[in-house]
Amino acid sequence: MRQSQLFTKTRKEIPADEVAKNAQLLIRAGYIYKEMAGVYAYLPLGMKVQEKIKQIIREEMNAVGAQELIMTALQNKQIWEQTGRWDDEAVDVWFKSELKAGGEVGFGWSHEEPIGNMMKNYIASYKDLPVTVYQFQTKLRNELRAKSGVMRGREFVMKDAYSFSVGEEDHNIIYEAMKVAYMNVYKRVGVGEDTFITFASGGAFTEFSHEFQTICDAGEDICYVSREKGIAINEEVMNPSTLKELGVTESELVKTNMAEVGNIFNFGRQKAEDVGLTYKNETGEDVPVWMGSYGIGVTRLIGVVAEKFSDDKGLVWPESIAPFKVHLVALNTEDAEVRDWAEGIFAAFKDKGVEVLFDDRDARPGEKFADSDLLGIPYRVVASRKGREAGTFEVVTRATGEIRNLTEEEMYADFCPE
RNA sequence: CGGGGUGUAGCAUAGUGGUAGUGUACUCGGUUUGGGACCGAGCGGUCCGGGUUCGAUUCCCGGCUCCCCGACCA
Repeated sequence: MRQSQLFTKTRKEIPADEVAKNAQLLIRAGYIYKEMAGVYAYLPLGMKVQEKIKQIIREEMNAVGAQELIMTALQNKQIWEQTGRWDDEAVDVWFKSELKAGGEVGFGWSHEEPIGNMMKNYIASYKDLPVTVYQFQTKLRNELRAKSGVMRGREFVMKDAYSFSVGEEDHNIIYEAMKVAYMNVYKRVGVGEDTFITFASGGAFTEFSHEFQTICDAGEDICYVSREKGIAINEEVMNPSTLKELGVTESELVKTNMAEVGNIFNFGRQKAEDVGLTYKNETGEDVPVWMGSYGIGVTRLIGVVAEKFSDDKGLVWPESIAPFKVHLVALNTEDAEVRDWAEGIFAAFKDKGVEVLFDDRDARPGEKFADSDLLGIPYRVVASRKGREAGTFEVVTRATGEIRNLTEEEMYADFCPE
């Protein structure tokens, strides 16, 4: 893509209404636009990052046999009334609206009930199980106080998955597979080193529920981490009996701010019972389905990465989720020969399938470099008059600042491994 | 939802009961061209409603907005 055609612009000034580093950087670099408190639009660059993360999750979900679908944003009041969760006393984040035709609808803050209800149409027998489905959905939650930029919004994108099994044994198979898939996602997104499966409260049918927490100063949760054991304990369940249960001592744990980037739940048969989702077993009895639910906050993950991977000059995207792999920056564009040379490289990158943002603007070097640093694309390739004379490009690794002068062939060998 | 603060141009800010200033961005002209360059010229603004006043961007009341602390976060 040509930067001259990218409609977004960078800005030097930090937005006055953002304190969170993630929002400051993402807005300054033109990845997101704030519509109102806790509600952000994803602009072309931010959209690309979001899609990269979604694709990683999609691949990992597909790998464990989950099937993608998409539920609705508008939800049926009756379904939630059945489980006693339509009431604002029970769920305090509802957005609700009146239908002009009469009656009420809810805006989806979760899809547990609707999806369980829907599955009544498709699950009738033990032969229909197990099945796992997932979706990427915009969740709407009427938070009393949005904060931390994109990390806690009123509207956000979540991947939520739901498993349906005949019983606990089968459920555990998918539950454990999800744990692995989740850790794969965090590794691939670039936060694997700092993400831990975390024991938390809220397990209705087990002693703990499992969260995935990433070490992050801006995180809202306080947890106790053991890097050696690869686990963390949410402070809400941090007590002697938990320590004993997990076989860890307080001395091997470090108190840390963390951001919840995922959580998984075991619903047992309760949820299915509430919504009336049953299957016929081998002897013809109706049995409630054993359900699990699995969530990853996609847009929150973007915020966490922005918080963790940035410096005083701007964002520093991990290669796996960067909007582009290469930022080709043309200098001395007033010189037609240099400009044509850079154009040729741009075309070659595209031919070779390298995702490249081409700064073909007629701007001064300082401005281009500052923008490039702010955007945080992993590799900057500088095409200049000097380089053209020497027959090399300056390749700068954003994360480390390492500078290499490579010939065209060396550069292709580097960026196009096949 | 309780408490505190905030609102001036696209963005960031200053100031004042009497014609609202600066930076940046943008437009035009010129000089520049490896770290947000310089000179000149321009476009563009007081959250909404009410009150006090000859006159309100300023003071008062109400609303809304955004931010922070707390509570909440299945």
